Amino acid sequence: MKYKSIRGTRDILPEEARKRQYLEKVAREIFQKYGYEEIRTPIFEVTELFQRSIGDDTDIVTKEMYTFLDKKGRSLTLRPEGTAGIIRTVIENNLYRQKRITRLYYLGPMYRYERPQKGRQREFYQIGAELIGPDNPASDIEIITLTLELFHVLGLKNLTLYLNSVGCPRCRARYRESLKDYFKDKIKMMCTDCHNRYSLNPMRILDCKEDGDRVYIEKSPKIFDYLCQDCQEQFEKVKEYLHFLKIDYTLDPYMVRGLDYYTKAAFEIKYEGLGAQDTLAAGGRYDRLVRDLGGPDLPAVGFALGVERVMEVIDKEKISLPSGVQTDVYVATLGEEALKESIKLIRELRHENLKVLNDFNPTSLKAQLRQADKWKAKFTLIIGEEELSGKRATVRNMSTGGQETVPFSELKGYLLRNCS
RNA sequence: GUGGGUGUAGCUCAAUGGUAGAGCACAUGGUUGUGGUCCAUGUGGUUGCGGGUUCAAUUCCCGUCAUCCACCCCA
Repeated sequence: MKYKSIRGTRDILPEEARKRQYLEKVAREIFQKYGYEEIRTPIFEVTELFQRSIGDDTDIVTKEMYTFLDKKGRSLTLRPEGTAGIIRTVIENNLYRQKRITRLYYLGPMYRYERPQKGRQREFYQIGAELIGPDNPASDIEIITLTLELFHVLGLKNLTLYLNSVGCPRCRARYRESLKDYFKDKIKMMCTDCHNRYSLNPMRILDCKEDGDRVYIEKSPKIFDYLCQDCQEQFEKVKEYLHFLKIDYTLDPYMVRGLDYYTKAAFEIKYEGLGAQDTLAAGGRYDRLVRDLGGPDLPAVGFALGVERVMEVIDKEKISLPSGVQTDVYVATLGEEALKESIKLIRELRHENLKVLNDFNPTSLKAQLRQADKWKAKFTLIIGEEELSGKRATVRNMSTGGQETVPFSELKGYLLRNCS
């Protein structure tokens, strides 16, 4: 085969597209209910936007971006996530001035140059939302409950909500120092990856999965003890509200965000048994991003979910989605004249919003009925010489097998009555 | 970026150092014009691509591409 879809990209074939449409429909309904409006931003932006927001030292920026020069030599990048572009447009279009609170949602493809594996493609779809303006922990709760409701409506079970606070740059700096201090004499016993993490980003050590290293990590300082008063209070409130709403969560002091803009409360929703990439959705607060990108000093919270991963769970849990669509009428013809008559009939029936299908090179009636069956037709019209001369059609009810003869002039009414 | 597994018909998969087979799907017939079941017959593959070893490679070796799993990282 000469041409193939490129590495890490996939075609979404009709069957999957149908399932995705359903997921999107559910998401849109929930967003609508919460007052979030859709926003669509370009797939590519200037590279600097992502460097500034996600962070120059993050893996995403240093090795995972699709970056290219355009014909004028400007450095552009395919978006690796959705938040940066949205904050850019919120600032650029002064959206935050129109209402006290800006609630936006988005869905679309994201691009990261990573090694593909289960639940991880180079082109992948995210659905996400941003809540810009409030800093009250109740707004964190809105994002978390919205995410949970989405999964609940889809019928997903066995999900776990993980919660952590990543603090603000101030408490993070203090925490980082204490970690360096703690690991100073232990790092030589740990894996080589951790050696690098130690000098680059000590908080990443907490994410290490080496059993030998876990021993040290478990006794390491916890970020909870290093949060500044502001971050501390915010985190306590979030936990209090979750408790108040009887939403179960697991504290995960080792949860580390891969995007630098996150502050304070951060959360992840995981599904056990998906493999290594088991985070279905993640999000958190990013109070400094709007200002860092040149906007006003506005706090914000948001989340994003990975569409492919959610689809994976829907399949795994055998969640039945609305079944494939039926066809109202299949038109089977015998002979050139009948085919000609059928194109007129089909047109008329489609004007009545009936779903009508046919074969353009009809062969035997048997083959056509087989097609009708494949398309799950409710009725098949049979038009041959007999019918043609009498200006009527044989109408076969595909579920009962019963047949009636109906004049062409009455077909519309007959089918409309029986197809509803 | 690193390590390992896999790549054969549209799909799911067999097989063999002597140029490939099943099930499903598709087509035709059994029924002059009647589907979903059944029976019969048939179409369909340069065995991912390139190179090497060999009289002979789909099989062994190397490379490459893709995919899967894990690391890394993340949604």
